[in-house]
Amino acid sequence: MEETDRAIVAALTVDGRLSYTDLAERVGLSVSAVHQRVRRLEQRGVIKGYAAQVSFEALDLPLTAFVAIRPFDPSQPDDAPERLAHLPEIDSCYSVAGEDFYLLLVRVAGPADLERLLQEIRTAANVTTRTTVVLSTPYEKRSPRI
Amino acid sequence: MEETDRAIVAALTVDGRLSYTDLAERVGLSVSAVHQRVRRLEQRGVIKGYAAQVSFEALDLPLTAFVAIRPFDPSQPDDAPERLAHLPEIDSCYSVAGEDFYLLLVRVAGPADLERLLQEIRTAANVTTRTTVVLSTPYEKRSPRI
DNA sequence: GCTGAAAAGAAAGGCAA
DNA sequence: TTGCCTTTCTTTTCAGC
Repeated sequence: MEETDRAIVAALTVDGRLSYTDLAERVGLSVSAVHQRVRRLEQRGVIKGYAAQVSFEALDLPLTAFVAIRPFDPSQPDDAPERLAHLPEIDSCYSVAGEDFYLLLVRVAGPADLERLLQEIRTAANVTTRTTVVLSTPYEKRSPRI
Repeated sequence: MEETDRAIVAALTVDGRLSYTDLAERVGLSVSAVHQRVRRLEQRGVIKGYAAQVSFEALDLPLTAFVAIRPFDPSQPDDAPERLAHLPEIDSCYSVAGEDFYLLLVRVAGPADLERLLQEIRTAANVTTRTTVVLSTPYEKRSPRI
């Protein structure tokens, strides 16, 4: 990717609501040129979308945890991600190398909700779980070097 | 949090660039009322900001990994997050319960970069690392139930 | 809290150079 | 790619309920 596009993407990962006028100033192009570039970045899928960043504490989801799962019966078809997709507490699902099959990032209101969620995960996907509770988050979702 | 605010936040986590006009329609309020509520949600820190969602593949960072770290010498002061904050490959840093001290989420271009990053992490924070490579990401950063 | 209106600003598109 | 122009939409503020 080219220099100017990188600058545009970098600016938008920090502030996704920057106006094209401000963007144009920062990257030293005209508004129409910047507008055109952003549209192309969106079409190419470099920019997948825009989202508000929320405080999970404010949303009453102060407990974050990682849940490593592996199938109870490894000979069964492995469709855990689909079987778990309906659970809104699951923020992310990663298929991983190593001893576990998947690593889930979950957000809940507290220990009781975590317990209930783990039971739902186990029965919905027929897996065993190993859970790591997050105590604090020094930083999260930082803008990548672009 | 109240019903209407939840609807507003939910809509903005899906599309952070929704206009106040569209938002107002969805939640059944006037544009100014919605505007006022969004401003308050931002001030209260419920909405922390807005960010473009980028494709890490398109940014030439196709390799994601989790790096669990623990201090080489547990009697030393534990300031790993600050010591590692300058590394742009680190997307997130979680302080965790369990055998490890921190769990890092990192994004790199490939195995060679991962190797170099791990060496930097070890020397910068005086820690040992245990790395889990992500093979695929069925889903990530889903909107929470609000 | 809310509404509605007015003014300012931005988006989106076309077009000539 | 720039610069300009036009139309439409959005943001922002403000008086008043």
